[in-house]
Amino acid sequence: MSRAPRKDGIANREKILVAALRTLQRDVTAPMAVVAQEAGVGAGTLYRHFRDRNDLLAALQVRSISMVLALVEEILSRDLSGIDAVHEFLVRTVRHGPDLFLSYHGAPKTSDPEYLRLEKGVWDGVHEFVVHGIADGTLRADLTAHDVIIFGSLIAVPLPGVDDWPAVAGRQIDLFLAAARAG
Amino acid sequence: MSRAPRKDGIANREKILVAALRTLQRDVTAPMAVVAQEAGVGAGTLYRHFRDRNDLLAALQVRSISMVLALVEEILSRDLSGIDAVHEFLVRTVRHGPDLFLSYHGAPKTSDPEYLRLEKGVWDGVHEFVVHGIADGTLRADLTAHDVIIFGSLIAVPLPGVDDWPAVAGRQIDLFLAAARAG
DNA sequence: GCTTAAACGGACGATATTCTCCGGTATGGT
DNA sequence: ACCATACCGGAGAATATCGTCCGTTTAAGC
Repeated sequence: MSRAPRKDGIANREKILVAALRTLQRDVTAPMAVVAQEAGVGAGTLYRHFRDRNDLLAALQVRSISMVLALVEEILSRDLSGIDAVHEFLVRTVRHGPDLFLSYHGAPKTSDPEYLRLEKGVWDGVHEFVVHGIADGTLRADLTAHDVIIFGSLIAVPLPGVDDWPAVAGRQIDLFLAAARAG
Repeated sequence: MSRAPRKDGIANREKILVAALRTLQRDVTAPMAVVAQEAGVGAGTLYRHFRDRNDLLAALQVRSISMVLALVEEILSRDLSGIDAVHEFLVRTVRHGPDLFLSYHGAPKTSDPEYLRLEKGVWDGVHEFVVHGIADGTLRADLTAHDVIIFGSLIAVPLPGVDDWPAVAGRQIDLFLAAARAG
């Protein structure tokens, strides 16, 4: 039998992910040694948890997309009108911005199959919002899930140098919804 | 008296900028040696034209923003309605995408004063579009230059992994304009 | 408690990147 | 044509980063 995982191992993995997020969001080229230091662990520990730099970047992306998927499913479980669902999706994506690390931060998009699977889940969920919204008459008939996902991806990551991104993104969301609304 | 600049010097500087654009757009972390090779010059030549890596990145950003400013001024010189001017600005910004290298590519935003001066010029020009458009009744009264510039910045750089960005961005522009239109 | 496997830290070898230096070459001025 | 000088290429010293190894520490199972 294999033993139960050690709690210091689990805690360190978590500390590394948190530190890597903060550090690499600010600068994708930050050396691994800096990530390790920020996490308060040795370099060896970092490399034991993540085979190499790419593995760490992939883990951050998987973690991010799974957060987005969770959010999509939570919205689906409520029974909102189409336009409210899209609004919630966009607002909450922006709100999660600080916890997300996606390819737009300059890292190459991972080809991890787990990532692709989760990404497809997000796609399907948003598709459901949109179809429902067209049926219930709250969204214009030619709106697509593609439109919403592209826009969401654009505002998910703060534009460098812009203060108060939530407010700025909120304004862009309002404009987008004005265009997406039926009629 | 100083001599006229040598033409091989001027040509090499240009070759370096073109190669750096292509190479660093694809991967901001590409080593200087790769840029030099792509440009077909030696490393020494590269460093003679650009003090160091940051200087090269700054030069690319200055070049980019000045292209955008040129475009803004060209639009101002014509006498378009407000909404047409905004449309032109957005479409042409996307069309220039492949020639642009801005901080959203992962490089830190330069603090070069020349860059900031040009950026302000872009701001002022777009402000003029918008004020004019509100006055002529083609743009909604609460639209701001800020709204347009933020949106333009978002779509200027292709989202990684998206095919046919011009088409996708074009669709986002249509949605934006639907929201920006008066009435 | 005691044993044992799992996890840790940080020094270290291998590799990659940056930037400099200098012998040689092409160009502008006369 | 010839000189003076601005420019070139690429080897290589200095530095930075990656990823591994191993003696030590910590936690799980009994």
